[in-house]
Amino acid sequence: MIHNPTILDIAKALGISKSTVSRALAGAENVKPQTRKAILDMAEKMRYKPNYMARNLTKSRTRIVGVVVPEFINSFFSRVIIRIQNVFEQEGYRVLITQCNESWEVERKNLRLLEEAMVEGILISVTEKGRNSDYYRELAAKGIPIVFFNRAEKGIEASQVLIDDYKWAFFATEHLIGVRRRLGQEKPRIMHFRGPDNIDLSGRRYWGYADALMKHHLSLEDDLTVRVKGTSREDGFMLMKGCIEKGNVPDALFCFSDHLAIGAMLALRQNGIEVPHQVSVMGFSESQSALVTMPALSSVAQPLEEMGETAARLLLERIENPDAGIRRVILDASLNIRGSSNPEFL
Amino acid sequence: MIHNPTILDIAKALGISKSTVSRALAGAENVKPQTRKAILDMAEKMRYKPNYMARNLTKSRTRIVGVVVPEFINSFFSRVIIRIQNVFEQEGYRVLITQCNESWEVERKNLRLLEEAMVEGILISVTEKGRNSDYYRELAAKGIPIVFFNRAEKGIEASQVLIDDYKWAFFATEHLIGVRRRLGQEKPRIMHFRGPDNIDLSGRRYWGYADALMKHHLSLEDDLTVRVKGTSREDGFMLMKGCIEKGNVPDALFCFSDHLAIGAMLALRQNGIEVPHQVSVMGFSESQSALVTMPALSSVAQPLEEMGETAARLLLERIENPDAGIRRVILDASLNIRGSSNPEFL
DNA sequence: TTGAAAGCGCTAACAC
DNA sequence: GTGTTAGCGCTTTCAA
Repeated sequence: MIHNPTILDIAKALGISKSTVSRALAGAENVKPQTRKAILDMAEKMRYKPNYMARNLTKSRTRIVGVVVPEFINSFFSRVIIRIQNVFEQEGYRVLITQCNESWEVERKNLRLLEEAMVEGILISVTEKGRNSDYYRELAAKGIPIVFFNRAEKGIEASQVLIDDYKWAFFATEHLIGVRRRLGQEKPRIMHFRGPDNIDLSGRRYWGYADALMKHHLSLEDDLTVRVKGTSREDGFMLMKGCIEKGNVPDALFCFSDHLAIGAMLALRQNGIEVPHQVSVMGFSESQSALVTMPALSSVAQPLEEMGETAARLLLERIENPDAGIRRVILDASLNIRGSSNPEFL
Repeated sequence: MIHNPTILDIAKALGISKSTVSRALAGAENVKPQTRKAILDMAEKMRYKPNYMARNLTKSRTRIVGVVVPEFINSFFSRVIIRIQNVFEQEGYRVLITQCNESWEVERKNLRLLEEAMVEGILISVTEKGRNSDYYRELAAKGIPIVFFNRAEKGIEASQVLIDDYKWAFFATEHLIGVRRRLGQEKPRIMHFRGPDNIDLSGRRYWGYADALMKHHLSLEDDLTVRVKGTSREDGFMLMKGCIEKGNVPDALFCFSDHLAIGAMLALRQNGIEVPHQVSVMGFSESQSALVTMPALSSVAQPLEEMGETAARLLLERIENPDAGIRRVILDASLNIRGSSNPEFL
């Protein structure tokens, strides 16, 4: 590797001291305009690039923040991250992105990586609830500000940016009930594919579903709640296939995720069951594929950009002002009704 | 921020010199086992974490590599990146990920960012051909090894990991011709949605298409090649809609990307034209959505994991041995034939 | 307005 | 085996 020019090189070339060069480059006031100009010109000419390691070492700052997400195959986290990057780059920070492949062990490794890289703050969507609580707490105690987004861990001194999963699951379920009733089914059987137990959201979405049934005087039968292991299309397909084989076909299905819903739709179609005429289907989280399916998938859309923006700003605030308190922001989501739930939208 | 323990803290606590601590921590041989043990224990006890900035400053290495991709909303690059990360983390490197939102200006900014972060190597899939050639060349000249993957820039001293786009476009087109002939159409009209001119691959895929037509004695009519601006689903939809309105409906369609193909399929369906019976459709690049469409989309599948692995290894090799030459690796792809092109696969 | 000098945390000769 | 010392590139007192 060729030697990069340093402030000393500039200083020598100009016959001045490196302190002055440092000051000029840092934009300090107390440098004679001529000297400053000479320095800036020379820096340009030599293609000087500051050495961040050295700069950060003296300042004992890194201007790096870390992001930890469960995965980024799906566009969900990618889109949030894009916004996070935008905000931080604008503010002169670098963003270290890590993903865990849905494994909490890898999440732990990633956190360690970020800690060693001396990030000044961490944005995280937790992979599996409860697993790394101790680590989050340790980092927080060490003074590294943390912001949870999308999936938070309870009892940690950290900010949170979430949507109200309970509420939107409730609305989604109500929508399904409404559609089926308009089709003349007074007591529709609304099924729910409940998310994995190790994800916090699963419970909240389930309770939204359950309470909506209650409100509308529908009984919460056991065989209407199906617990999933994974959240992939294949999982959804297999589960629905199983239900069909058992003769357990509902009038509507509300899924923990879009992928589950898409898989379920495929299974229904493969068995000659028509969506939405026979079964209305809803997902959650608005994947890229929601518009591609036939019929298009109804889903709960989360404000991804806003989530990224908010999380980034919250972290920034805490980094620049350590006295800033933690905050909890609940963002609004929306119901995107399409053909998979409502025949009128076909 | 609380003061992190340094090797000096450990040394003082043990009443020895920091050099010895440094040696023990680095795993050097010439440290008395007892001393070593004491040091390691104390480090553990004090929760010592090495300061990478300082370490790298002295070694004038960073052990960071940078990745630059056009986008990561689609799973394509995300999957490649996952593998890249795996390889580098295993080797003790950190990976700085950046994405350009398909803008070459942002790509330039990202390259600058990586350069300033003093990455030891760069993995890049170029956003727009020709735009940042000068910068790639400058980085290469500076001694920063570069590996292009998926989309390369010509004339740069850098390794490349690609698939043979020409060949696979050729095969895809041949497949379409074969299917239509088996359906009794001796002279099928095979249409191509040609990718944007600012992407290198567009031309190569087009030539594969064109040569396949030639080989099978089909004429290359003007209205069979449609140039696209974007590569999104909407673009595909609008283009096909336009064709249909002009009465220009082909017997088969080969698209530059899966998204274009999916959009085109939607337009066909909306106009009551059946896929694949009336029109066979093929995409390229195997998006996540290919299996969700109805019928499932035939496509050229690229070996994403292998691409990531190979690119990472190539870069690693050049980082650890600056004398290692540049290499050009062509990976194999495959044709995934599904219902959108061949009625037998419905 | 500028320079000299110390120091950020660590590594690596070079001594002993 | 271990300690001493210099230095990586930069910022920041403190003097001048």
